[in-house]
Amino acid sequence: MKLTNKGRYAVMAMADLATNADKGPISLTEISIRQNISLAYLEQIFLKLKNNKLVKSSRGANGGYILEKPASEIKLSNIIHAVNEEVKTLNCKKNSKKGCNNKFTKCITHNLWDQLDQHINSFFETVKLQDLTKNN
Amino acid sequence: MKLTNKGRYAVMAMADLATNADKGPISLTEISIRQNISLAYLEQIFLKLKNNKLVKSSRGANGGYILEKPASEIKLSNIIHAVNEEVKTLNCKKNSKKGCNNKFTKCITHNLWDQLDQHINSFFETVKLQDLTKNN
DNA sequence: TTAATTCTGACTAAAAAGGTAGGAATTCAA
DNA sequence: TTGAATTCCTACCTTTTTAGTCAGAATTAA
Repeated sequence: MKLTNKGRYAVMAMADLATNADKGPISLTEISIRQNISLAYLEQIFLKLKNNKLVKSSRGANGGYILEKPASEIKLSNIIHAVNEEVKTLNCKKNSKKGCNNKFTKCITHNLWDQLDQHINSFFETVKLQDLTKNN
Repeated sequence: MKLTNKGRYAVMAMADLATNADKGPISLTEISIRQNISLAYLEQIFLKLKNNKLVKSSRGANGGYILEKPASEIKLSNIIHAVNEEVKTLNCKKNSKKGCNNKFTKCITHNLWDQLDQHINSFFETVKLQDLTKNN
C-alpha cells in the first residue's frame, strides 16, 4: 500500500465532490482553489478516477465532474487503488533475486507483511467516502 | 508511516538475531548471507538500531551484534521507528503552505489520516519480535 | 465565436530509496 | 605482534518515484 500525496489529494478531491454533490458538475478549478491543489495535477488524478469509474465528466463550459455512484457506495480503497496502481507493501514477488519468493527460503517476515497489507486494506475497505462528509 | 525495504530489512535482521540469540554475537556477514542483504547496507541499518538501543555490538574478530533486550520486549514499532526517522503518513504539519494546518481550513481528510496512522501503528505496537521467531 | 472546461501526452525537478566505496578503529587468535 | 575479522563512519552514487509543469487539442454552453 502506497500512501502518498497523490492518494491523499484524490481522497480530498472526492470528498469535495461528495460535499458539493447537489450543485451539479464541479469544475477542477473550484476544487483546485478549495483544496489548494494544482489544477494540472488534479487533471491527472481525475483521469484515473474517471478510468476507474468513480466519477463522470461533462466537458465544455460549466462542465466538471460528479460522482459516478453515491458517496455511501464508494470505499476509500477504491480511490486509493485508482490513483496508485500498485497496492503492495512489499515486492517479494517482483525481486526474485532477493531470495524471498523461492520455495525454500521464504523470508522470515513474509507472512508479517502480508498481514500488514490486510490490516491496512481493511481500514480503507471499511471507510466510505460518505464518512468523510459528516462531522469534520 | 513509511514502509520500505529498509524497514523490512531491519525487521528481518532483528528476527535473524532473535533466532540465533543463543550463539553469541552474530556478525553482519552472516546475516548478509542468510537474509541476502548487502553487507554495507546492513551496516547502515545497524548503526541506527544501535543508536536506538535495540542491539549491542562487540567489535573485532568474532564480534557482532546481539539483542539489547529479550525478543519478547522488542516491539516492531521500535524497529521501524529506529530506521525510518519519519513516521508520519502525512505531512500536514510540514507543508504549511498546503493549507492544511492552519486553524481555519483544516483539510477535510485530516482526521482520516490521523486515524490511519493510529491504525497502522497499532499493528506494529502489538507485534513483538518474538512473534516472528515462532511458526513461520 | 469565445470562454470555460475536460482531455492527453510529454517533459522536468526534487526527493527518496537503495544502495557502494573507502577507509579508520578495534579486537581476537595464531 | 601481526593479520584477519569485524564494527564504525562518512561520503558518494544510481535509479526510481513523486509531484508536479507545460502545451495544446477537443468539446460545449452561453
